[in-house]
Amino acid sequence: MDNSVRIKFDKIDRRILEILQANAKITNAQLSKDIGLSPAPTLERVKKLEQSGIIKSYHAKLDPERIGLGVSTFVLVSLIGHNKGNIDAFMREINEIPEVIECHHITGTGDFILKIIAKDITAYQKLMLEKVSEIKEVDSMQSMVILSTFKDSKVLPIPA
Amino acid sequence: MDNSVRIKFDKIDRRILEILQANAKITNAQLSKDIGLSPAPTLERVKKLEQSGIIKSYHAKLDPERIGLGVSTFVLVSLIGHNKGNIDAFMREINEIPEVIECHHITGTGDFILKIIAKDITAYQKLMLEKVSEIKEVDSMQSMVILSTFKDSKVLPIPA
DNA sequence: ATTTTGTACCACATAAAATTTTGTAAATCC
DNA sequence: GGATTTACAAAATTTTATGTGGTACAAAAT
Repeated sequence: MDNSVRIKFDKIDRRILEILQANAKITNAQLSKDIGLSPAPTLERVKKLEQSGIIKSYHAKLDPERIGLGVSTFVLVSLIGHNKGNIDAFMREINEIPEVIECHHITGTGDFILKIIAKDITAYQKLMLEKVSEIKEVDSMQSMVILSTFKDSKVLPIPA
Repeated sequence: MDNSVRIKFDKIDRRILEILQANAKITNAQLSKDIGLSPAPTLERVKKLEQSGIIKSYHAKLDPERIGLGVSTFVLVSLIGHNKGNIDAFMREINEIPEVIECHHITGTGDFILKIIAKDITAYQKLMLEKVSEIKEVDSMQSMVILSTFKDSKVLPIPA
């Protein structure tokens, strides 16, 4: 059974979503041309997609290097216990650390995978020692430093 | 020595970057109020940040579930060879697969880590069997399925 | 010390864009 | 088949972005 809120969207909506994922700053006039509608109904569709929660938010993508963020990593984290209380406590702590930009609960090797970004290796080490590994629910950690990023697409493939 | 293009940005620019990362759709009028300048110089600063490449692009963030993408994974990939030719070939193949939304070259366990998104487990399996593992440079793969995502911040912490 | 130059800003004017309104045709539902 | 809803276009209105002077200030040059 499908319990989620299903909002129907047609081919035109799919086009809109593809375009806005790739370029959120397109004007409504240009968007309407691209999808072959007039501005008013185009805007209506966009608003509907926003209100329904299909479009969650809009973000500027920065160049990490240019703002002085030279080190990005993935970290596999195992927790000591796997009960809800522990996991919740861990999440609360993680939420307080702005350098941790992603946190996912996963199957497989570890319990969680984090994406962390820092100024340099020194700052990264300091962050890990003083913040992340200080979280008492954390058992072990394994860092994977990103040497280079080949693909970082902000466009999700929308199933037909 | 620091070879990268350093564009200096002050406290106000940092504020702008923080705000635009969190909410790209803010009007210039509101942004100017938030940072305490008039609209004209605010817009100038934003344009400068865009032209300098600090701001790379703007994207709509969608709700994966709502567009029918129920399965997200991280995949550790080891390549057969580690020479440049092999890596380039791998990259080219990866770029052709829209479901692979991230690809990073990493130290540690594997050679690469991918972030993949698919409709469901069936579609994911099909994708892995028919596309990813068909890439001849791929040796081994290890999938980590995301059970839930606790944090997915689009706001990078800008060092002082 | 004084000029010059450049930068950062504000206030206002104009252009462009978003948004609302109104009316109409097509699709959907009793 | 008639009523209701939905999707759309066209035009009017409001909001926003952008361009233009002009001023103050700081740094560099004379």
